[in-house]
Amino acid sequence: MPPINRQSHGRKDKETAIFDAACRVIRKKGFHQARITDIAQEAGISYGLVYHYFKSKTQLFDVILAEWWNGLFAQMEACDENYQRVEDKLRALVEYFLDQYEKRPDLVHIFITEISRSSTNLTPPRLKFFKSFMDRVEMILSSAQAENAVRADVKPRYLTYIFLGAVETFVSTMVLENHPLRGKNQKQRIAGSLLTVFFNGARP
Amino acid sequence: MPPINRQSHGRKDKETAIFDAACRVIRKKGFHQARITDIAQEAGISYGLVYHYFKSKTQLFDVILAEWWNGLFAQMEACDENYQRVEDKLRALVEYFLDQYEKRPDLVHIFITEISRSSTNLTPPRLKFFKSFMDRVEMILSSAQAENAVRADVKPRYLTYIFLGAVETFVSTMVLENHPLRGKNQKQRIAGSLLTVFFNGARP
Amino acid sequence: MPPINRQSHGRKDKETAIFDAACRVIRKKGFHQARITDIAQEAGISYGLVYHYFKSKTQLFDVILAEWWNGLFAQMEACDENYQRVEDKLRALVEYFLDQYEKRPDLVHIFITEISRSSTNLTPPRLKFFKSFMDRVEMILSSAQAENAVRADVKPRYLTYIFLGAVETFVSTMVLENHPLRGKNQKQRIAGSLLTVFFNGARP
Amino acid sequence: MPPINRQSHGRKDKETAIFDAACRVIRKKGFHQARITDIAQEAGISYGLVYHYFKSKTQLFDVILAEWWNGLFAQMEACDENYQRVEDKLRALVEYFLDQYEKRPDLVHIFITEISRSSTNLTPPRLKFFKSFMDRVEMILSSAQAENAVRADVKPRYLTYIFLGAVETFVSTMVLENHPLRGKNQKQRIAGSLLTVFFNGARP
DNA sequence: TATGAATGAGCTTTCATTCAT
DNA sequence: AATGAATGAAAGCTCATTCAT
Repeated sequence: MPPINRQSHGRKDKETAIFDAACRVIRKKGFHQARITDIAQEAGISYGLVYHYFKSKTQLFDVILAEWWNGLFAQMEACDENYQRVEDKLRALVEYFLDQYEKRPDLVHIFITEISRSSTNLTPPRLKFFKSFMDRVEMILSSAQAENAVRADVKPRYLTYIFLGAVETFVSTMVLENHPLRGKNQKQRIAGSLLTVFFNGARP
Repeated sequence: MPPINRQSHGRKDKETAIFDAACRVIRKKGFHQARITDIAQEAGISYGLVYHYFKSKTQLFDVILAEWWNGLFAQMEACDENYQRVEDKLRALVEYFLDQYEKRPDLVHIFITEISRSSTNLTPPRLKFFKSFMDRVEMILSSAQAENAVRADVKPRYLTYIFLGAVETFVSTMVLENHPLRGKNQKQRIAGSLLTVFFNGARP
Repeated sequence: MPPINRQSHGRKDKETAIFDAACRVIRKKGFHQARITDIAQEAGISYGLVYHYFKSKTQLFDVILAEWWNGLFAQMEACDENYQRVEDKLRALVEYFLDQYEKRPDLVHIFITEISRSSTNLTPPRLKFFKSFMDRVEMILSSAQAENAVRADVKPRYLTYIFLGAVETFVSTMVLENHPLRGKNQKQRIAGSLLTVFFNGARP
Repeated sequence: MPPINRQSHGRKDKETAIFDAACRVIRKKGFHQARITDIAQEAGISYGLVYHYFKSKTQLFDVILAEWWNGLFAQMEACDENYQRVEDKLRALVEYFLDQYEKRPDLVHIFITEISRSSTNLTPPRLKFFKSFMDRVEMILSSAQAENAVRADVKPRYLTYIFLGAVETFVSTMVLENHPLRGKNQKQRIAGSLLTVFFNGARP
């Protein structure tokens, strides 16, 4: 049995270091302004090594995106299985965003700034992921309409926009202002406010 | 008396052509990826002429942003004067976004992608405009809370996020999907849906 | 009979204004760094007009140089006729440089920095003028050697270098330090020191 | 043990190649007219490599100047220590210039054309070096005046101008005419002539 | 004469990527 | 695995020169 805290210098270590460094740098500077040099420096390795683990800057970016989408879609699978009520499903989604923002703010930031709103980086394959995500949320809402759990006089697509827009703006504002999440309480308050307004409206 | 439909080749013509071309190109490629060559080609003029009218690429961008902010802040002034009820103020704001999207989709797109969500391009002076805009919306909502026109158990900042996030997502999705607005009806339906959900909630 | 102080806006006026402005600007920035725009601005005219009076930037420069060389060669003709003794001829030359520095410091500056030591600007035709000037000084000194007015154990070319080098450094240092000439006295003291050392040596 | 005549391709090789190439090109075209392309071509390397070793064109130029000033000031330190008599100090200085002209004509040329007489390139820090050099020569001459080794009826500043002017013109004329120095004899004859005239005068 | 809009070649600098070691 | 020297295609900006008015 290997020692638990051994220094492991296997392939994964460096690859992960580069991945994490890339997230930090791309978060800070944006994809196009992030230089391979910056990423290597942040990772504490030489820049030639980046090309040992990743084919190109673009591929490195795609790996980062895949990481995000995998997590998100996995979460959505879980939601569908674990929850019945639309409120719970959406609450789980909001909480996932807030959790991720707490644990991996760089990844969330990149999703928000480089994908969610950047037409620049949205190559068709990337756009596909994004639309697929929206479709899944729309499905939740249109099912909810069928069960009369959500008003039916507004297109489900519109409801999706409103809901995701609110989530995104919350997260992205925290991201842009470097607003830290202070513990579980604040997360619940934010999620609560958001869902309350979405379901019950801003009117008192 | 000069002929009515004469081709006027005054200074403004070319300057406007460059401005418009820049909007189109920046919309398509993003600010950093937009090359002066592209802009010149799009405007049908030579390379160097861009620098005859604009000091630098950055200044050209700032002029574009100023154009957007001037319009938006002017609109908000007008809102404050013309409308009393919070619903009307917010409806006017939504309609302004939709109107602008119809008339100058490039400008709206640039606002959404390069300002609203791009930390990369947000130099401090630019950030100031953005925060000032959010503050004004927050003011509307916090006044509404004081008059009991809007629920008081959610921070006005949060209400701002939810509202603007919904607006932005609507517009930006249209932008990303090149979704055309089909006439006044659709604009009203969208604005109506958005305000209904925001004020009354998604619940039936 | 035209009025004596009439405002004459003839060809010469503008041409001279451009010429003078060019001297000032080229003095300040050097030939290659001087822009046509700078010259036009300095002359108070539009830059297109420069091309009305001068074929190109290079030709304008050549006209300036011609002005200098014409004056200098005319002076040397006069020297040869008016003075017999080598001391007088050289004194006249030194005084001409100092006079010109007082009257047209820009022209002297340009001669020093752009011609006398700049291989960059020395196209073959320009170099010809410069060598011809050195040859004339050398002729003076070699004649003086023949008459035993100057030591013969040093090549006349070397004597030329020493003499002109001393003159140039005096003038160019004044030029570089913007050292003003204060009246006739100082000119005579400088000329005196220079000729004393040249003829009698630095030894007491 | 490595082979004695192996091709060493260490960092210094290319850096030196670029340095030398830059000297040649700047000598030929002047600093402002020297293009990075020229330098790279002359050095037989690619374009971008210049920027691998030097931060910018300006810094490359500054490194070249530093090389010159370091050598010159070191030589002047040595002079002060090794020689007492003013003749010997100045002779050593002249010989240093001639030596350098033989060994590194480009460097001497650059000093003469880009520094000694070019107000264009003289940024304040560069000017400081130049003035400091003149001050040191002036110090030598004013000490000599105190010891009655040099005439006191001429300002030491003027003596400095005359001496350095003569040296410069000698060197720069050789430089401008691509005059080669033919061995030790010629150097001594030149130095001898120069010092003889400077100390004893041109009169027989 | 006089203006300044218009052109485009040319320059410095950056940086993703390759490759010898 | 690891390094960083080497490459060269872009990109932003400048400016001499031309030309329509």
